Amino acid sequence: MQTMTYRIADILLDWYSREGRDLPWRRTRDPYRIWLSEVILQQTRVAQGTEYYLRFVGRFPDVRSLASASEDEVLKLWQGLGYYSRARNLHAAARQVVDDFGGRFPTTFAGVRSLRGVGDYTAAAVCSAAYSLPYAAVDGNVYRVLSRLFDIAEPIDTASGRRLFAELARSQLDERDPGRYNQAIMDFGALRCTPSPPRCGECPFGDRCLALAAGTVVSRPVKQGRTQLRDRWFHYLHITSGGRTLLCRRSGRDIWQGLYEFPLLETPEAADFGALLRMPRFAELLGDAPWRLLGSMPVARHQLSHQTIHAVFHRIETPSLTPAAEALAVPTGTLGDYAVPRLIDRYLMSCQR
DNA sequence: AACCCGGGGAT
DNA sequence: ATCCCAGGGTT
Repeated sequence: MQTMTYRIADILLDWYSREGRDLPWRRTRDPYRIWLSEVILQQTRVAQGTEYYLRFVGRFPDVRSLASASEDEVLKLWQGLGYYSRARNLHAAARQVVDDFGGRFPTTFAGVRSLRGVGDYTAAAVCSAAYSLPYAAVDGNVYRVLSRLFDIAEPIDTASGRRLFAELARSQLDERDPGRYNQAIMDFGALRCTPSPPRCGECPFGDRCLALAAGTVVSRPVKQGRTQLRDRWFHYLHITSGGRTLLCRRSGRDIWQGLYEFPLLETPEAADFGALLRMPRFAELLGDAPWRLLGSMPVARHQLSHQTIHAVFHRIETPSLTPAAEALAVPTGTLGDYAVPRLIDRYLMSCQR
């Protein structure tokens, strides 16, 4: 008698054949669509990203159509998904494909990896799924699954930890079907080997999971982590004059780059309207015109992963615009054409009622 | 290496 | 409230 021992890959692939998900981007080998799905799903749940994927594929069926769009249109389609640099990089990468690769999506790891917004994970995911190239994709799911199966206490968010897990992931890859293997281990992490509570009772690995044997499942993976929140106080001036509204495009190295918002006065701490009156930007926008404050609406704190935004919207009507304000005025009816942060979108929704 | 970049869902 | 999500770029 001899007991069969299966490779981890075999167990994952067997589980995947029974319980894997049927997702739109798994029904194609088109590298463009696979890349698009991977960028959308960076730090984003499948449930949230799927409708954006379908929306993008519908509007931009190939890389050339995406490359020839305006950045504003891409951002508008991306509105609400967060991490907007992904959208800007997506657009830039599409232009790279047209300019540097003659419109044909790159077919090597180095080529895919050279695209804006494509790191080691995304390049591996695309190359394995589209071209069956033997690269192991290491995402949050893979860190969790491997750290548990091997009961690894090394933190995943250090350079040496990432190297360790990259090497381990490589050693487990099934080179006969790398794309399917990568999807299998990620689905397993997303559906069975979940953060908490993990479903160890119905796990195909049973006592082959070292963390289960050691009782350390819930504390894997280990992260150094250091999350420090920053508080910010935003005062938005919702200024209208006739049928026009003032709108600014965010720039610089800050949140929401490329998105639109009302003129913003930021203060280092909570401030009342009187404090705003003394700010130079206020006079620049409203000058001596007989403006009227129609009301102020504080917003429940808006929580980002690293910042807490305390926002107040000040509704102001003025009969005339200063030169500085004139440059920002857009017809009020076109507000819906601009990509705006969720915070602004919610405020606009509340105004329509 | 440390920090920055969103929004939503689950616990 | 806290954590996490098919991560990547910048400094």
